[in-house]
Amino acid sequence: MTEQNMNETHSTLENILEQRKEKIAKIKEMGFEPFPYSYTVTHKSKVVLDNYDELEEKTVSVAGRLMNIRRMGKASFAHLQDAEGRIQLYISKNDIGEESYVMFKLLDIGDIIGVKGIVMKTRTGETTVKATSLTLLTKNIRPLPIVKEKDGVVYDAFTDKELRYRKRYLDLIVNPEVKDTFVKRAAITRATRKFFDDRGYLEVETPILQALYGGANARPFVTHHNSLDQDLYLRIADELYLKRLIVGGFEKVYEFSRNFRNEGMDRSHNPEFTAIEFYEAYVDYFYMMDFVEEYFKAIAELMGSMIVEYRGEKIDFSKPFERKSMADLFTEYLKIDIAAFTEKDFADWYQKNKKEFDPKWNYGQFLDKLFDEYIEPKLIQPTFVIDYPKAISPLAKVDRKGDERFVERFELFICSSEYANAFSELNDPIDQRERLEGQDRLRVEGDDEAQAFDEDFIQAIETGMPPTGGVGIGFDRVIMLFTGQTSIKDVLLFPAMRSEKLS
RNA sequence: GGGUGCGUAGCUCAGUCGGUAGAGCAGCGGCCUUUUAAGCCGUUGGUCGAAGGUUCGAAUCCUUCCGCACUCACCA
Repeated sequence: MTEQNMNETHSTLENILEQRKEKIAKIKEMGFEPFPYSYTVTHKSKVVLDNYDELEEKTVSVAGRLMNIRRMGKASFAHLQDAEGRIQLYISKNDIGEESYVMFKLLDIGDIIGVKGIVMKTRTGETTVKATSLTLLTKNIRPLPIVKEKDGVVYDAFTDKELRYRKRYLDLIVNPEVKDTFVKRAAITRATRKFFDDRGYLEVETPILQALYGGANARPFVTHHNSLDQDLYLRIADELYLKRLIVGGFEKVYEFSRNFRNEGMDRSHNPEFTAIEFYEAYVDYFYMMDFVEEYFKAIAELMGSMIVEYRGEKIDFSKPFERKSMADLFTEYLKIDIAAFTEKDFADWYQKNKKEFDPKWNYGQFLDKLFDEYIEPKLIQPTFVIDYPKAISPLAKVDRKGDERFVERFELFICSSEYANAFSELNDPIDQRERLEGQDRLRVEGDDEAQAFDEDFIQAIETGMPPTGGVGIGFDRVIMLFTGQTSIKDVLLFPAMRSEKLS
């Protein structure tokens, strides 16, 4: 070996990349194609493993990524990983021929190959494909993290969360259980779609780029349309568009809405996330409570158990969900009669309990703060909290029972987190205009999360929206709950991360 | 934004009191036709996250910065 070549045996990443490029050249010289166009796969690994009795001595073609190679001179064992699992390969010089075996010796963990061979069992009883021919399908040049396993114990697991999220493809290759979460996510998405379709709902798509953002209180991402020479916002919610469709005469609509909110990130917030919003004409929030309850029960059933273990709690979906008004909860946990309390009473309560507060808070904000701190942590089993303060619900109808300070709104709490938010939708155009003008005043005064005034939306409501029930469900959180994940990053294939500087 | 912790070879990790960097796997060169964390022999590989500082001497101590995780706050 020349001195030049000696240097190239250094196992820096750069040299490994070079070595593997040289292998590609050698493979080509030998007359093999390192990047062919297709390969005929007859069996997935799982099918071979599950049907050994029928397939024994039969010829199959499998394809996948080499995850492990054990070379023993003139014969070798390897494990091939495809979408559904792994299967062992036995590759011997006698069976595949001198030329192919020399080529095989140039292969690395991470290469993608196709193997045609005979199904057999080894001396130790492992189902194995004994290769009669081997085809390189894609040569790898960048080394994979090496993860080993014995008796279910994983050695050198690829665990660096930053790398796993940034290079999700590596995570998926070497941590197969990660795939399960996303397979389940797809199953829940499919079931959700079926749930709505079966009930006569129409799936719609509304603008993500919006001239005005609304339907929630949040800061938006801003972008610019060049030929219109106009700033546009990425939607924070699709609510105002779905309501326009109800005005237009669709009576049941839903959308999987990717929303964008320019706010903090933590284990339950990602700047882009998925909500399911749905609106149905002629129903109120009581109807929607039943609907949402049925939905969660359907997903629990789909996932195979009405008892879901999450964050150390056993969540029971088999029983009817609790339904408690804000007022009842305040009486129960804080001995506060919110119907009688005024802003001054709340301020006195805070002083008496030596807790910090902002004297500018209004009635709704006092309720909201106290609720978050003292009541939300107690809501473990599925609980509908009903009847919210009007001040924080500008799109909901006033409570029909008569207290002007409250609206017909519910939120569903499970394990201290919010999963759904719903209203008897406000359809009185005069009230709606006043409330959105109020929001706009807050925004002008500096509340950058207050809702912008959308004149066209008001005109739609003026045209006449039937009585309507509407719901938003945090879909990523639903996925988290039913897959046992406690970070939103683990239910998003590519969670938001600060850009890294790549050389 | 605050607090805590982490950042060392491609991966997983050691690194004592401040004394000049280690292991396993992977890689590279050999042996090996039923192995399976294959084995055996040999071997390479480092801007110790970055920049300053203290010191005769820094992976180690100090400062600042960058990134990530956890957490609190904010935020539906």
